[in-house]
Amino acid sequence: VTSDIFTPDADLSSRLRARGQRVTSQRLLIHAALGDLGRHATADEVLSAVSPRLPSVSLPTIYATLELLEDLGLVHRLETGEGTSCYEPAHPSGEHHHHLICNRCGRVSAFEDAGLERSVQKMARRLTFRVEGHDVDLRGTCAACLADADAVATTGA
Amino acid sequence: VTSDIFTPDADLSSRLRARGQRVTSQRLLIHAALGDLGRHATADEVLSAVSPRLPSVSLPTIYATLELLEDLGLVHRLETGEGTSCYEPAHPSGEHHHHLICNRCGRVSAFEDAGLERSVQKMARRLTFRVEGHDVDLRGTCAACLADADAVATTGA
DNA sequence: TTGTTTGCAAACCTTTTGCACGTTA
DNA sequence: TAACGTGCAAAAGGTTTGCAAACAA
Repeated sequence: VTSDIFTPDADLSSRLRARGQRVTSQRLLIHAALGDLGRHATADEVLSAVSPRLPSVSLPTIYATLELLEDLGLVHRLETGEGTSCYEPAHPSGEHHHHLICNRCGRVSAFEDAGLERSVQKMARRLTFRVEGHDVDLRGTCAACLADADAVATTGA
Repeated sequence: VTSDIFTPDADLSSRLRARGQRVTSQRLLIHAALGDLGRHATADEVLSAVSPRLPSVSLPTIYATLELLEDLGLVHRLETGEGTSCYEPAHPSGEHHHHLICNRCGRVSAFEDAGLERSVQKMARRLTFRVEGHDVDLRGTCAACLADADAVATTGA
């Protein structure tokens, strides 16, 4: 092992070169922007984040680049259920988390659970299907929306 | 308990009447078609299944009815990840299964696992989030596509 | 230089909406 | 009959494609 420090841009550049693909400012900026945003950004939000530094960047480039980054394993794509996709940085180690999706406000938050991971892996071994990834999405009502609902119920609105 | 036999159409009619909504041939046929299809049909596939019996039925009606059936708890909607939704009959008891989604051919199959259910429920209790449902989707390569890949590798194509 | 990548505009495709007609109760 | 549901056509929204200009190697 040469290094165990995670250096995203160096990683992206070298992965691109390894595949004979070009290192462009769009690709570097989009990758960096997704890291800065933290989590769960739509293509349009990524565009807004990149635009200040590179005003000419276009939505087709955002999509193409996010797809490329997904192929490279640097980005994970999540369907939120309203016809839109969200993207988030993926950890190269494969560690990951799952999602709480609020049915009312649509906001996505994350959780991790080792017990759940074990259950998934145990069950994957029994299938005639090569499991390459898994999503566990819990849908319901988030704390903020529960509070709103309580407030409405209390005031009788 | 008056009956523990599951009679889908009677159930649909009475649920509609209970909500003051009308019982139409479209609603009955769409509900029945989804049951006949078995599992995981797109709105367009439902249209094709219903058309022979009711040629004038339209896609907007399919969508409106599937949404209604989902509200009634008779249908479950699944995002397959390509911008399309699939619909399947839901069991009134709340029992359910999860999905194997093939990254190559896009086909969806189902599995159940009690251990996984227990892990999900155990973890849901620790969250400040009211969990109303959950999806567990395993993504990877199905047996048929694995066989294809092997064949290609063997013949060197 | 040469082939890849980008930006623009337009196309795509699933899903939703508006409105007049037909149907249910 | 009075309101609800349907069919049609068109719109909406996110995503993808075609192509000429710009760019990395």
